[in-house]
Amino acid sequence: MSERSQSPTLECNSRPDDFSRAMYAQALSQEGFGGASLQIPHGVLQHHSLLFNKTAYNGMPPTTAQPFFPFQPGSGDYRASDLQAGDFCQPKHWYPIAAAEYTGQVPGVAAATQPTNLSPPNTETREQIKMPEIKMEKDVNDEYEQKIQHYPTPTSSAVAHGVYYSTPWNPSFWPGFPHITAAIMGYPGSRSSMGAQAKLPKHPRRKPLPGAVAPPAAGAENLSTEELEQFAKELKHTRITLGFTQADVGLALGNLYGKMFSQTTICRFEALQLSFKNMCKLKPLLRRWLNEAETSDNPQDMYKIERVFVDTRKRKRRTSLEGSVRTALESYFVKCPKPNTQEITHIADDLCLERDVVRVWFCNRRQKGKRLALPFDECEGQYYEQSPPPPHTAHSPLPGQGYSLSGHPGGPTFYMPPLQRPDVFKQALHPGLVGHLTS
DNA sequence: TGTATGCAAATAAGG
DNA sequence: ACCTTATTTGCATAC
Repeated sequence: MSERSQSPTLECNSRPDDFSRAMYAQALSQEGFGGASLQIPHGVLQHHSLLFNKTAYNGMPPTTAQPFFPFQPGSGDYRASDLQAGDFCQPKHWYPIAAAEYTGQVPGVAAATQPTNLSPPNTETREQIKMPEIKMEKDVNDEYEQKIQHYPTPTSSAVAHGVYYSTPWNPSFWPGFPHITAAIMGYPGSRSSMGAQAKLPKHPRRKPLPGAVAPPAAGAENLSTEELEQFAKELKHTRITLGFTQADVGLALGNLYGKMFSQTTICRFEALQLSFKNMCKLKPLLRRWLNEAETSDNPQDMYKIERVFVDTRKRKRRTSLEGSVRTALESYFVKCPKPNTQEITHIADDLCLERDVVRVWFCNRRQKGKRLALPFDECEGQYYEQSPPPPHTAHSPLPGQGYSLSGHPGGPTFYMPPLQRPDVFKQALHPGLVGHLTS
C-alpha cells in the first residue's frame, strides 16, 4: 500500500476544490516519449520484421519489468481526458494512428514500453495525425449489423452455467447444441476464462433451464451457430497453415480494415469464447482477412509496413494501474464508493491519473462490488454452497470502515469491502473451479 | 514462442 | 454530465 493510499483524505461530500497541482505536459511526454519514442522502435521493428520474419513479432522483452514512477505524474492531463471522454460519446472517426500506438497490443510489448501508471495515448494525438481517409465507425457497424441480422442473438438465455457470465456463446454454454459442444470440448479452457466475468444483476441470468437453451428463433440459430463454429475452425486452420499467429491476425485487421484486435480477442474468437453477438460482429472482418490471406499470392502483403502506419484504433488503450495506485483507489473507495465530480477530480489529481480513468474505475469497482455481493443475495447459493459467505461480505457493511451501503431506493446496493479478502471470492466466482468442486 | 486465461478497463446503451 | 448495467476488449501472465 502506498503512502498515499494509506491516507486518502477524501471524505464523501466534502471536497476542497484545491486541485492546484500543475498540469504537466504529460500528454505530450507520454505521446512523444512514453508512447512514441518508446514504442515506435518496437513497432517499427516488429512490423518490419513482420514483413519478412514473423517470428520476431513477439520478440519483445518479457513483460516483467514494469517500472513505476511514483513521483511522476504519469497520466495525465485531465483536459485531455475530458476531451477523450467526449470523443467516445458519439459516432467517431476512426483515427488513423501510428503503429507505435498499436504495438502495445502485441503480447508482451505494452508492459515493456509503458510505465504502468501511465495513461494511454488519447485521441488528441490521433487527431493530430489524422490521416486522409477517415472511416466512420458507423460504416463498419452498418456492415456488422447486416451480418448480425442473420444471426439471431441468443444471449439472454445463453448462460448455461448460470453464473451470469457475459460470454454466453461458447457452445459449451449451449447444451441445446450437443454437436457443437462436443466439437468444442477439445479446446482447452473452453469456458473457464470468461467464466470469471461475473455478470449480474437486476435480472441475473440464471442458469438456463435444462434443455431450454435455444432462444426464440432457434431454427436459424442452430445453423448460425454451426456456421460460426465452422468458420472459427477454418480461420484457425488457415491461419496456422499460412503461418500467422493470432496476434498477426489481430494486427492485420487493423492494417487492412481499420480495426485491430488483440491476440486475446482472436484467440477467443477461435475458441468460441466470445459472446454470440460478438462472434457475429467479428466474423465479417475475419472472413475478409481469411479470404485475403487465402487468395493473396503473398499474404505477407497484408503487413506491408506502410499500411501498418495507417492503423486505426478507436478503443482507448487499456490503462494498467500500478499496484499502489489500485490500493489507493481502494482506500478511497472504502471512504466513498461514489465520489462526486470534484472528488473524482481530487483523486485523479492525487494519484496522477486521468479523471476519466478514475471515474471509470469507480464505476467498475461498484460493479464489482455488486457482483461479488450478489452470489449471496440472488444466487440462492446455487453455485457457492461450497464457499459460504465470508464474514465480511455484502451483508456486513462494516461501518467501522466507513463502508457504505449505497442506497438504492429499491434495495441496498452492496459494495464488497475492498480489502476484505476478495480473494476468498475469486474461486467461488470461477465457474470452472466451481464445476470442479461441485463434481 | 505462441496460445490461453484471469481480471478489469473501456465502451455501449438506456436512464 | 454522469450513473448503472451489460458487454467488449486487452494487459499481464500462466501455460
